[in-house]
Amino acid sequence: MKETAQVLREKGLKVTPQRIAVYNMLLHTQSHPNAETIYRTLEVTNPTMSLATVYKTLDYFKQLGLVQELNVGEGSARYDAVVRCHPHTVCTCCGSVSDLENDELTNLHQKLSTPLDFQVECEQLILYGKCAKCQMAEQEACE
Amino acid sequence: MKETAQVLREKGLKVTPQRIAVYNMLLHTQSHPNAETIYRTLEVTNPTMSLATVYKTLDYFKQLGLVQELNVGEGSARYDAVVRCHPHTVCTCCGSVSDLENDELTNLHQKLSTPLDFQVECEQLILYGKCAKCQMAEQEACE
DNA sequence: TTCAATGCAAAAGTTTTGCACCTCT
DNA sequence: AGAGGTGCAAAACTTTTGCATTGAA
Repeated sequence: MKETAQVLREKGLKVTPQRIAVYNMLLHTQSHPNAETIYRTLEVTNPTMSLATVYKTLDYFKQLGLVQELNVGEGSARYDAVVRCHPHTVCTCCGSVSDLENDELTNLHQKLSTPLDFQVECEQLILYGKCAKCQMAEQEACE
Repeated sequence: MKETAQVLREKGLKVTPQRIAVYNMLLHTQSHPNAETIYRTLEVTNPTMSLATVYKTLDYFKQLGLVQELNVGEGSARYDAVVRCHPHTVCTCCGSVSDLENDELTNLHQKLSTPLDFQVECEQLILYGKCAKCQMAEQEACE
């Protein structure tokens, strides 16, 4: 908790219980939740928290590089506290979104034999398909 | 025009002026428009066209593999008549979205030295940065 | 003729905004 | 004390849906 407050302070943000709660949640989850999910989760421990504050907080965090917004084609954006550029997988079967640790699929634009005329700031790779768990299940439920 | 009707028919779709208009527009643009833009563009030549029909049409097309949905983190989805998996660039300066023809950045998951435990159906690479035009301009307008 | 597509309007869902009040510093 | 954050409600946007009417086969 103390550390989170420190991080926020260093970014020039006023430290509030709401901001600490949102950042801590994102640090400790692998689920890449959207704003609604963050709100519902924190509601339990922070009953006065409002959805608008979650949105405003995520917006600040995004601007300051504390979180990364991820858009996999659902109605809403997901958030990731891992801000370093890294690929994601999206299971078209169960809907899970995961970080993918794979050097061959990271920093692709820096490995090109011929440079692009496009100056890359950030690259985002999303692999859509079937996660290991759903491959095992191999059920039609997925289609 | 005749060819477009043919394509729709082959997909089992009833051929209507609205569907022909939407598909033709997507075939002839490089701008990766969203539903609203498609609607506004076609409104001129198809005054009775409704936005709901554009959405419904895009949905059919997506399902049948006639178009690809592209989500670059704006409020709305963009559409591309090039359905083959290929990388895109998004200029953080002027907002333009372009197809990127680069073999090194295409079919990445098929070139891995070690296979993933994730079964890839489709990969989507988006490069965010500055397009050639905006690099030339090199104006603060972009930030 | 028949079934599906269209257009309209209303609804649903996500995100933003304005403002009075509250809270960190 | 003062700047800035929070919560609420309303608004703004994007997308979906229901239904009567229209149009393609």
